[in-house]
Amino acid sequence: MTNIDKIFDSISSRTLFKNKDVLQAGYDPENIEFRDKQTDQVANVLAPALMGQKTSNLFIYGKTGTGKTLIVRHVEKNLKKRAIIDNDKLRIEYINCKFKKQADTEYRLLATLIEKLGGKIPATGLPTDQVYQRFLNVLEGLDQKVLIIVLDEIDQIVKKISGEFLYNLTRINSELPRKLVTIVGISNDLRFLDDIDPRVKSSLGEEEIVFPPYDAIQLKEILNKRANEAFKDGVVDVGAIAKCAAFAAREHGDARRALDLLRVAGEIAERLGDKKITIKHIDEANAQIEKDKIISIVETEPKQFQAVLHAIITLEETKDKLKSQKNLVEGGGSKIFTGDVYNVYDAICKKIGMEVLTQRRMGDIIGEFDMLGLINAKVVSKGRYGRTKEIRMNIPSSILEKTKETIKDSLGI
DNA sequence: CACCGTTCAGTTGAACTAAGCAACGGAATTCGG
DNA sequence: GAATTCCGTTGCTTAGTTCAACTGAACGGTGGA
Repeated sequence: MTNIDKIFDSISSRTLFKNKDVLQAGYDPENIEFRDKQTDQVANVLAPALMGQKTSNLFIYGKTGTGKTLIVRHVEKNLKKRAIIDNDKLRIEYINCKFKKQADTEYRLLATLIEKLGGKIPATGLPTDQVYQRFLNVLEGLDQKVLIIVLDEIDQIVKKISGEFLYNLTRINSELPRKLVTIVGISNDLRFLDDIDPRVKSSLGEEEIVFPPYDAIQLKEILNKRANEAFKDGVVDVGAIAKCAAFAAREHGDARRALDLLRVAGEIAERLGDKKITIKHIDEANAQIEKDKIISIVETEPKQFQAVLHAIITLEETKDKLKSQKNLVEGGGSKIFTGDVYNVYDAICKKIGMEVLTQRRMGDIIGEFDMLGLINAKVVSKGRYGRTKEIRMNIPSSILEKTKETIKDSLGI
């Protein structure tokens, strides 16, 4: 018997999972714990759609992993089920604004919307108001009378482009008397509606639902339940679940993270050939997830962005070196400023024969990294020595090396 | 010492440019009769 | 002569550039105690 056969043979006996899907991101459980009230609220608001009636626009707040998306999709699924029985009057489309190419301008948002509704739209070349017009046409041609548009992570686009387009969106109803369009906005940012046009605010936020974070006890219960379904009996250590919950509770009660943690821990334990999932695996999973997240962000970023990040990392490293060499007592150490980053970035670009962007543009890129949470950039005034952005690395040092490698590979240094 | 104008090094907003694309309309080509 | 293809023009988006106004506290000079 070959080695490979052995591996294949042992796979079934070795696996710890009973049903891994339960821990996967898209999984929709039968009943959702601790969210009955919110589920009812969402369902209540959207229910008139089944009768072909106008529903209020809905706005949902809550930190990541508090079940917003899950609940909306859950209600959506049930609505759809009913809608088919009741003669198909209803259509729901879900768009996650986080994905760059899907919706980072008004044009693209409308374009993806049109495509989802079965229309065709070129990637560029049309004026936005014409795209809007087409969107209305597609809408007009739709069989269903009621359309619910779910915009997940809506704060992301509004931050990028003004909230103007939301206003247009909320006005669709007056332009298409024969259709009923409802916007459901989902936002992680609790203060999001504060700095938005009051007109939009009032029409978009006709109904508001807040999702509070889960506390550690709730998380534990959720985890227990899912773990029972996902793993074979007695595989998960009691301490492991507690640890998982504790980790996630620290991250403002992020249940999705807790479930990810559990799943990855299971995968790690499986790979190591361990029979049980213990605290040790959870720790490892935590590091792994963090790493994967950052690496995948870095990988998908354009080359110019990578070069800038590389410059920042390089500076961070030399800064550390200086600090340990001199063995200075004062805390904080030397800071990284925009000008320094630009110099290093410039050198990198020239070295690999890449176009050098202007400092203006690089400033924006730094701003985007800040948004992504990879770095922390703060505008500080250094008095007579001008003002600049003070940049701090937000990537854990354990992952820094790997991140750098990734960028180097991608840039071909 | 307190006060105040100066100054620096970017920040930030707006206008602008180049590259890529779509739509439109007229010119050129094709084609069947 | 009609249909089809081709081509140039216009006008759009997007990413990035250029220009210029703006910023805010430390510096350093001044005057007053």
